[in-house]
Amino acid sequence: MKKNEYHHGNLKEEFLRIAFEFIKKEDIDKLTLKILSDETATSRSAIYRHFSSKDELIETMIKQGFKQFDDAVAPILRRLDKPLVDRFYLSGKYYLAFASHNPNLYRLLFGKKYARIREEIMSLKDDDCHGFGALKIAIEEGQRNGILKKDNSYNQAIVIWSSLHGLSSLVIDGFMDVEQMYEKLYEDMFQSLLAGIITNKVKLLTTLPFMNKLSKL
Amino acid sequence: MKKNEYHHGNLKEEFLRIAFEFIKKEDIDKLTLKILSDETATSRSAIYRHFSSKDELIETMIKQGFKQFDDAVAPILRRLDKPLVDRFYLSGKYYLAFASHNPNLYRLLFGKKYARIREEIMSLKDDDCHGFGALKIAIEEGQRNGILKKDNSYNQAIVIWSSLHGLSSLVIDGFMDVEQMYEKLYEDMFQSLLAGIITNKVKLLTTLPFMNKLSKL
DNA sequence: CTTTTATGTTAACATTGTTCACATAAAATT
DNA sequence: AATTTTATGTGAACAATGTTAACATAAAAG
Repeated sequence: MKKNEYHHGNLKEEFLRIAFEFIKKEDIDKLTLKILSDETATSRSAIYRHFSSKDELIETMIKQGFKQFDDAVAPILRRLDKPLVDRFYLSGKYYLAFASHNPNLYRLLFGKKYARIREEIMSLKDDDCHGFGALKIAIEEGQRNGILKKDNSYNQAIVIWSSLHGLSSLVIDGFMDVEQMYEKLYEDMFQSLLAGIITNKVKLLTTLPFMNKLSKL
Repeated sequence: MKKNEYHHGNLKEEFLRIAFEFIKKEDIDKLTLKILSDETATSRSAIYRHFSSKDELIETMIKQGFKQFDDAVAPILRRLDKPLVDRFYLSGKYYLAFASHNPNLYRLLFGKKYARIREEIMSLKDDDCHGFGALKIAIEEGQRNGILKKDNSYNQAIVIWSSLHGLSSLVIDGFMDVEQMYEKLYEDMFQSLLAGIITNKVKLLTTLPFMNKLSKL
């Protein structure tokens, strides 16, 4: 942080910090290298000492972004002290919250453009240490406990994930009025989804107040 | 089509045709005006006589694209001669087929980038003449007939749409192995979704062979 | 104290979307 | 038929952007 030094000291982290700050407000498409050089008061080519290209900067953001994402949605799924259905419910709620609070980051993580990086990241992790893996494992727990119907857990996870990803995308990509509360939509969705995979046993195992509709089954 | 003419005749349609051809293979991001001028053998600025900007070309594509999309998914929902559940099922199937066969177009239509254009288009149509409107109307039909639980039809439509949009997006944005058959995933999803909104009456009203699981309800 | 390595600068380039002055064909008007 | 107007296409130039290469300087290693 010393002034007037030719070498900045931690330019790389600065670039990343500024870039993450930027996508809080605007889409990653709008981020230019000029913005980064201006905000760090460096030359336009300084960034190339730290990232081989703009894409590599973005790849780094994606890697860090997935960590943030996983930390937001996965831990609750592993909380064996809580009722399974509650954990599903909360995890989905956190998922939606992450997407709607970080729309540009969410789009970066789950969009098509950087699918290659994503696959690279995914292949490094083993199955159970990221969001989808945690979901699948929780589903298998439910099947063992007799709470969920015994079926292909991978497929069930995809079905749930599709709904979350779909609703999140519709919310952040401009298909809902901003005013519209998607909380209610989420609860409806959750009940619909659950209705498709639960057994009757579940009624005894949740503390969620709005789950009353399930008793209609 | 006459050769050596200074005035091309139907350049505008040519530009659009080439652009649609292009996004069969590559993302709209990769389409440059140079490609369009090269393929039409015109100058780089010729396109500005027909579109005020690249964005306006893309806006036109979106308008035409939505027509294609609606024609693919909505008509089946209005086929009053078929069982309602079958229509839901087929409409969703067509939805997925459209997305997976036209991934770049689908992303263009439902992505964030051109949300403004989309809203413009949507506001011009009345509610019942596009995909979502048709879905909502079909849901209301089901509620009147006692096939579907009486609930907020808008919310139910969003829940269904979220699932379709989510699964479609996961498929086309690189979250599934290409080999993986999403047909089975779709059937699982459909059954889960339906389980959340149908009444018991529905069992009598479908001809779909795989709907056997519903009888477990 | 010298050499090497890491980091930053300046200048230049190609690509892209865009604009403007100009050219020419087609259509409208006289 | 001749002239004017409008529609459409061209060529040159611009600014913004990502990128590279040659050069500069500070820090680290020897």
